[in-house]
Amino acid sequence: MVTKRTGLVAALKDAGFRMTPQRTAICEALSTRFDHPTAHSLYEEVKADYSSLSLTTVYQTLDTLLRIGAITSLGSAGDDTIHFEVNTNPHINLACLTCHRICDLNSSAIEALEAEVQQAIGSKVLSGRVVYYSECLEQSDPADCRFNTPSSNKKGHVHE
Amino acid sequence: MVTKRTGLVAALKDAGFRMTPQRTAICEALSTRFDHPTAHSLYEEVKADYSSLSLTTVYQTLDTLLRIGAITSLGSAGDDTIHFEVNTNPHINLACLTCHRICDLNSSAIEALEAEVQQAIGSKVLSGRVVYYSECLEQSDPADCRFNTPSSNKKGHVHE
DNA sequence: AGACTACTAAGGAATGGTTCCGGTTTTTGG
DNA sequence: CCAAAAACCGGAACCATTCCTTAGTAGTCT
Repeated sequence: MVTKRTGLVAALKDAGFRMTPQRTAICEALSTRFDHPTAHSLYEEVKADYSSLSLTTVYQTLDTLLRIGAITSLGSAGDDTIHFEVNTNPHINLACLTCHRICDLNSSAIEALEAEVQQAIGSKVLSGRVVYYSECLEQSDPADCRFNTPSSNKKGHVHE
Repeated sequence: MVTKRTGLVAALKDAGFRMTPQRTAICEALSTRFDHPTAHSLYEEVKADYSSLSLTTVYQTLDTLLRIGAITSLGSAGDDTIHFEVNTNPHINLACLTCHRICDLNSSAIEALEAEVQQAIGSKVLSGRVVYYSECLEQSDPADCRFNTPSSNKKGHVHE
């Protein structure tokens, strides 16, 4: 379902960036996760093995990866924090506004959509974001997130 | 090109919310703008005619409109502020990461895309966000924003 | 291998969009 | 017109993200 991932480390190297243990660890954490992590969740994960890690370093590495197009940003899932996408194959994202998780959804229409964008603006699309918001089952296991049973709204947030 | 807009004021009333001069003014500002305004830009615009207006009221009104589905949120356009969408007809948004403007793009593929989402999660899609990022001409008039001439990257921001 | 240089990490402070709080005013239904 | 509920307002608070400065390190060239 989810397509294979070419190495983020290799992408950084190819783009001429230096490799550091921190970057390597962040890239590896990214490439082994399929839950659209936030900067903070990556920080927590990598910090476990690399206690001196700075949150700033995580942000800076994510920024670098964004700029070379190795990852994309999905924005928030109702939690006002940025979720990142490592799967750069065109697909739809489904975000739950209650549990703040994001699932990938394969799409056959998305290719046509991107073709329209390419034609409209030329060949320089930097990144795209296709996210639909709903309410899922709020299962404890993200794998169970299937968006079948909506629940009621929480209190006021403009969200993002 | 851009489809007509049903009244936001009417939508609020129908949903059982009280009408105030502030809300009316904010709704009217929203419905006469096609540039995907931010909370702050709406605040500035409405404040001109309503000097006691509070930014909090703008946020609260936007939140209310979001919750009844009368508008949607597009997230940032590289400026770390939330842009709102008043055109609720399915379409693609093109955001320029340099000038931070967002243009609508009609799409024939988007219907199929939304159908896929509906089928995947049932009928309870709360909102969607289809945004592609690029660099436009940086024309002073938003109407000239046609995304034809990409320019080089600015310095580091993770953006949103 | 050694040294140089530009790039990178760290961490603490700053930023700024958005939200919260409480007190006051306004709208709406009866 | 009154009372209750809803909405407004200003300022303070929040917190994800960014900035700044110093120290450390990867890559390069000899």
